[in-house]
Amino acid sequence: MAQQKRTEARKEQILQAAEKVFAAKGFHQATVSEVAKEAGLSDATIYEYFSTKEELLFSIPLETTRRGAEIMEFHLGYIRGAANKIRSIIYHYLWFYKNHPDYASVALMILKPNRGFLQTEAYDIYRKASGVILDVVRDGVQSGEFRPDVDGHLVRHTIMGAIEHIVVRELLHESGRDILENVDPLTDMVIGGIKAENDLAGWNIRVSLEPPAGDKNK
Amino acid sequence: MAQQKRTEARKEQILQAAEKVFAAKGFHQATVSEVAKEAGLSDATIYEYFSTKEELLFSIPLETTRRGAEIMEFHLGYIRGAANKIRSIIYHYLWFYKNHPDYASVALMILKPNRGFLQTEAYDIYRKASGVILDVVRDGVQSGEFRPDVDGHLVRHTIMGAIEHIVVRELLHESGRDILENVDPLTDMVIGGIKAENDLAGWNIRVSLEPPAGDKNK
Amino acid sequence: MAQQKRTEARKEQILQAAEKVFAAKGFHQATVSEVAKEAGLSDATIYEYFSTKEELLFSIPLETTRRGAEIMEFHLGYIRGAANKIRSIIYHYLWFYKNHPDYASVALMILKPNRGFLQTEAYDIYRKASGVILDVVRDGVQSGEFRPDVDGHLVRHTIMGAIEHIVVRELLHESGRDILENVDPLTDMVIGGIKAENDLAGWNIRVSLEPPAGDKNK
Amino acid sequence: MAQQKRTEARKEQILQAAEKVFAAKGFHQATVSEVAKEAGLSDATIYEYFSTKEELLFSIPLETTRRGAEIMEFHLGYIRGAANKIRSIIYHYLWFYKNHPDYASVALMILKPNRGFLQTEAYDIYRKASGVILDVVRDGVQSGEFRPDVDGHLVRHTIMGAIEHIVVRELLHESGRDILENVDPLTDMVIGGIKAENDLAGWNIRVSLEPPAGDKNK
DNA sequence: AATGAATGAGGATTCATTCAT
DNA sequence: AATGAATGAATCCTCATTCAT
Repeated sequence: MAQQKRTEARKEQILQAAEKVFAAKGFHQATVSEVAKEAGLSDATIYEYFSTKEELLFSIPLETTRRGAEIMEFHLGYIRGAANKIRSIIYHYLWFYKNHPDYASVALMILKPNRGFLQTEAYDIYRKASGVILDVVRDGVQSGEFRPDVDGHLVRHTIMGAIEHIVVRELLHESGRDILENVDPLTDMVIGGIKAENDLAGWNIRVSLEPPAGDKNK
Repeated sequence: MAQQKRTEARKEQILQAAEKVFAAKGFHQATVSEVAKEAGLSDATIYEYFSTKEELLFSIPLETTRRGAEIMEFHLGYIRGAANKIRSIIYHYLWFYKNHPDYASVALMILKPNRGFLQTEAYDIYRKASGVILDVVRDGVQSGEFRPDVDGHLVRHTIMGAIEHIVVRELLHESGRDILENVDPLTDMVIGGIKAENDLAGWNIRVSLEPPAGDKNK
Repeated sequence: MAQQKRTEARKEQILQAAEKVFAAKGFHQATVSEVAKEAGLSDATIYEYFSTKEELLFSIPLETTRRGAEIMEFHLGYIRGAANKIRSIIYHYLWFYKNHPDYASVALMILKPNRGFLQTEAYDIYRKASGVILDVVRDGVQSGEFRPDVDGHLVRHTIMGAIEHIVVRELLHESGRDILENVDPLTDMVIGGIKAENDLAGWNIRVSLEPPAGDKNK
Repeated sequence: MAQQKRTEARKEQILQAAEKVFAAKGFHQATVSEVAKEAGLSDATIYEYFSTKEELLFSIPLETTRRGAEIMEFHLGYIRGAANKIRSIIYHYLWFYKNHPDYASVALMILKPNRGFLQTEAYDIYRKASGVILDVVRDGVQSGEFRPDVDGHLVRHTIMGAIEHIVVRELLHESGRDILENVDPLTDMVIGGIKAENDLAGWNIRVSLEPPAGDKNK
């Protein structure tokens, strides 16, 4: 029991070190020795807890991803309306990546392009988490908040793609801009692209237009 | 002159091989020997044309990216209207990645997460090409087609992010779906998110509504 | 005293495990961990009883060899005649190796080709045991049973060499044959090779031969 | 063609070095670096010619064994009579091992106890070479030179066992004795153990004995 | 222009062994 | 007496790269 805890703590310690080192140098450029040094342990000790450098890599996102997913779900429970939930999701990811830059580096720049990652439990969690978007879109469509022909998968691609693009760009360029500034514009754009035009579908509409009095560009 | 041509041809031959091999195995997993074998040359010959493995990698996208950018620009010249241009850009990228899967693999899964790539000429071309989106958005805003507060950079992030997300997913999962099916939905979503609510700003609008003949649930 | 016994028992337990593991995998291929697991103990405990892996190895044959030598000597006491004793020795070794295959593996395939083994107490016992052959040959020569020019060391080489060759072959090939079948043929061959042709040495011999009545080829 | 030769020469060079180093330190104690140094090459070059340390080991005896077998067969062609051939075989092995002590070390102390060696081409050659004993015994039995019940396999075990025992002992103890001194005694013992008691079966024999004049031992 | 041959540099991994508890 | 945890030391092997021909 105490053993259990100790082992977990040590694993966590190693994972932290690995996350940091991998984020800074990339997976292949980083050496197990560097991770060990960062963790204040010997090389061999790393192998007591992870049988392989790759296993170490794949273990990094597990806990963090799980925790992130929990947080998001927790917050979503408080929020009404599909559009609001979309905003919350966007906010969550940008906020989370912003506050876990090493995790972001590892996840987006090392793991995502790694085929082996697909067979990973962490990938499952990631999928499930971003799958929330599918649910929200479905609900939004059902409630009439969104257009009936909206494709949830495409929405997911768009949101996650935009977020990840933004985050990766920031990681690489370190512009110093606050990526959270993108939350509202991105939300607006996405919602604008999928919301039902009005509630009047099916009504006949007659519109009469009259020219404005003078110049009235805004 | 003939020398020149010969050299270029050989370089091209090597780059094709490298693109194929790197796409299949990843950069670090692939060896120079494998590239040489694929090209039907000896290892040493590779180094006659490229001074390091990394230079070889960074040289892969150059020509292809340039060509792709040219094609896109060429087509855009024929197209009127910011929204239409957006669609054309989306179409172009998806079509291009679809038809150059090895290039897509290398570009999206190897080069993009590689810090060194940023200092590359190919990256410049890529930036310039996707920069067209900025111009189109600016024009669209000016013409009133898009909302005045639209952020071109965000639009670029969103479009490129969505496209790359879609392409990467297909590369990794090989679902067999035609990624071009996403062109219109994505276009609609993006345009929906940024277009001016109407072109009638400043006009007075009077609307009369009548219930439809039959069913009128929303 | 009880302590003493307990310690001895534990040592024996470890040695049994080591013999089994080393026999199965070879000395270098086997790890201390495997021995520990086989013994149901932890790695560290092994080192409470044996200070190095090699000491563990060299300790394996001690008891068994001693016991084997005792048994042989015991039986030899009951046997009359050098030739009979030779047979008894051959029988003993083949029987002993047959019934202790792990010991045979360790002794013949690991220890014998190991230079360090020569400095070992177990090696002393082994030498002394097989040294009995020297005594028997000497006695046989003295009694006239064997030719006066017989070299005891060569007889020992031959007997032990033949036995070990037979045993190793069986260990490696696992033919399933009963190696004890070799006892009599081997004895006959060896005895045939060293026994005095007759007791008439020194007499002049005149021999007159007459062809047999009928067939006389060969 | 010249390439071929060069490659072969280099392989031979490496094998010589490996034989020497392995003989001196044993297989596991020896490192590839040591072999490389002994060969005057770099570690990596070793791997250009042998893909694995073990392959290197198993390649050592190939040529030498083949050559040894050829020599033996060549000489046997000149020799008449099964007994004489037996002597020739014994002489050959002892002579060969005496003059190739490193080969002897590797063959008898490293390869023989190595299970993997059994799957080796060199082992095949070894088996075939020592298989000559079977043929000779068969011929000797047919010609009446040997007893009809002689078991060729046992003879082989005995001869090879004795030889290897003698050689190993000399390798380990370096007594400085000439192992070739064992040729005749060993031959006599073996032949004495298997030869037909006389060629006179069927003849009538009359023997008259007279006491010797002085000392006339044979 | 092309390459066979050689290698330096490095890196993941293993395992016997130690020691505080 | 027993062991969980930690590690130092070592070694095989890979591969990008060089260079004489």
